[in-house]
Amino acid sequence: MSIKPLSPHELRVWHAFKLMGEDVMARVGRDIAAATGLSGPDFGVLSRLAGCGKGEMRQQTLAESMGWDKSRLSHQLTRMQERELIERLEAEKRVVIVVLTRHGREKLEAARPIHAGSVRRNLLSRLSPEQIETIVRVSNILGEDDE
Amino acid sequence: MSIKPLSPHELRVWHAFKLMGEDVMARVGRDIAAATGLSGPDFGVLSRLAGCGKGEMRQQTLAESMGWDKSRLSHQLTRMQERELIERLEAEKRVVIVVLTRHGREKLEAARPIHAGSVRRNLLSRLSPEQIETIVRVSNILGEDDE
DNA sequence: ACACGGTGGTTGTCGTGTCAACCTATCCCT
DNA sequence: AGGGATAGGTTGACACGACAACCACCGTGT
Repeated sequence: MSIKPLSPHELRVWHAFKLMGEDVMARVGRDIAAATGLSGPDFGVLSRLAGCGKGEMRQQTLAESMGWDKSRLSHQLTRMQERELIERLEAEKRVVIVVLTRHGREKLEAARPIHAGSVRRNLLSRLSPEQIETIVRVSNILGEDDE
Repeated sequence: MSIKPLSPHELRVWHAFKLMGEDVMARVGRDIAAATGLSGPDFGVLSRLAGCGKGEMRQQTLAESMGWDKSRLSHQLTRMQERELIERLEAEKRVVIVVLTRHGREKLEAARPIHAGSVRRNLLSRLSPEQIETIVRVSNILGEDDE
């Protein structure tokens, strides 16, 4: 049962789709890194932590809320811990609480306006409201599990 | 001169945008890898090579045509060379020709239908023609250099 | 002749991500 | 009580990508 190869038009769509994500992400990431030394993932973790009241969260909850693999998060946290952006507290056995350090919070606050500016410049301000609307809808569709 | 933080709606758009690219790419990549052992980048390079008639191309041309950094391509080719997917021929001094090997071509042919199926399943068939149209247009807009 | 700049590639280093293996603790079943 | 299964985390190995340094070779200009 042979599958038809992608048509030229389908190929164009595929390449467009690939590019779209990649270079916007790269630009925003570079902006943040250049201004603060934080990487995209660093910023993501810090934001999520700060967004949750006291700036502390169970590691697993954190992983789920970012859609990350536990291993990925563990590696990332180890690196962030070395740079003193976060701390790990072992609450009970098998329960690790991730805590935003003072230094981490400062870095985050410094990065926030850069991030906001970059996202607007590289994404939001370039698109019409209808296009943005479509993006959100499409993202929801594509995020669903396999049918 | 303070910059306003991203509004909740802007944040939702940003997260949607981030997710969209990442997980479609991941799914297609996993499909190809599971079926053929090729990674996404591997497949990209092989396709590009095969798409150019005799399956050989100057390294620099290849880099440009994929929008890659020369260093990135060099690393990638070294890895692919070890797995005998491609060869490097030194034509003249300072000119390296990348050649698709027999084995590389076979792998590519095996991967093509998988790729086509996966792209359709994870992207094309889930969206309406208008949504696809918007994606392409948005990608062109976002791909432009800074204003 | 000689310095200089640009071009084409390679290399090393580091941060990142995925995958599989592993280690404990807990829960559940008989 | 014993024995899986499963949950929460860590670890190691490896692919990937960005960046900067480097090398070798060509031009040019003076």
